[in-house]
Amino acid sequence: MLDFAVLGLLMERARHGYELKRALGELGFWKVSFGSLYPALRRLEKRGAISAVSGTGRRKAYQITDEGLKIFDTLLKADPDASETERAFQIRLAFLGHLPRERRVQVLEGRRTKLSTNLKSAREILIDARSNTENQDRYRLALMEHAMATTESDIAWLDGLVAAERGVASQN
Amino acid sequence: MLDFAVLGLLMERARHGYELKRALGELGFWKVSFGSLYPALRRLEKRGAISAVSGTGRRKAYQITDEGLKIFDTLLKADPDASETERAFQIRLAFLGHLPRERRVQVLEGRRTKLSTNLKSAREILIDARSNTENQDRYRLALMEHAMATTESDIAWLDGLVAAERGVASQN
DNA sequence: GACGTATATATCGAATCGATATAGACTGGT
DNA sequence: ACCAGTCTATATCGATTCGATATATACGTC
Repeated sequence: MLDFAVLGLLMERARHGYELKRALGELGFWKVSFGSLYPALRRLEKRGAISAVSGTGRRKAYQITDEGLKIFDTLLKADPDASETERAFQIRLAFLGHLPRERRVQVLEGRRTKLSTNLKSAREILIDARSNTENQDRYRLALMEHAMATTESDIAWLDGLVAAERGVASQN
Repeated sequence: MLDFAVLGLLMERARHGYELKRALGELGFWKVSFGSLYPALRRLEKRGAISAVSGTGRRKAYQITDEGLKIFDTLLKADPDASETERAFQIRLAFLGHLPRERRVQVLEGRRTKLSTNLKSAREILIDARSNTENQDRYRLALMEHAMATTESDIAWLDGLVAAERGVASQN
């Protein structure tokens, strides 16, 4: 998924490693390490998805190639499987604008469904935990409750995004 | 940190691997993989922190040893360094009840401070992104905004936990 | 022009993931 | 009684990612 993210960022313009790391961090959910990023760049270069265009000083800027564009497109269009991670979803979301509206809504609703399912089982687990004398630890319960509240808020946020897509019929 | 979590769960009672995986997942934040868990169990066994007590059928239940108790205690009391992960904090929180109230409040407030700092820089980045013609992508901005909102809600939650600690003077 | 700080690339070992293999235990249907 | 299917459970593999550290360049400032 890091490869997907890197390609997505390079779609806009050429960037060097450090800049990619910063950009990913600024999206707010992934402080990727150098130990992940630089190997990823070499991986992508070896696959012919990106190519180095030397920058000032020590910098090595990379630009996406035609092959890279093809790979990005494939990853973008692949429909997210059920086991997709929180992080994978967020990366997908960061580049969702590249998909047509109809597909965007599909992705958002797929995620919504998954979170709803998670929430339902979390509720059951919580009820169980509360009625279980052994699991009465205050902080454990607080963690579970907070995780649920966060999921609920995520769902509401997704609903907002879907509503925005449906409301703005003139776009795309 | 997985070692810490495993030891913490084994503090209550002996458990086998599958059960530990389930219990960690039910806390709501970590669906640990078998590829992490089983090696971790062997790691801990080799260190003498846990010992196998055979269960029914294929099960291998583990119990915490005296050495394990010592290790858990050390990890529990170590003050969380600034670079501590979201996940590491949550594990710490799950076992926070083992610390005296004064220390619990310290841990919560330390986390609060860190989140506040994150939030401040996120705000700056967002302002920057909005005034940057290049970064106008709707979904990117939505991601950043949602991440901020989630952090704000996390802070409020921490405040609630601290208030609960301070309010209940009779406990511990 | 020396000094400290921010920028930038690189690499190592260890932890973790995701997928897969294997097999025992329980359940329901015939 | 037996077989099929599903759930439980342990184990292992290769690839990814992390966290720490090393090193070098650019830049401001005194």
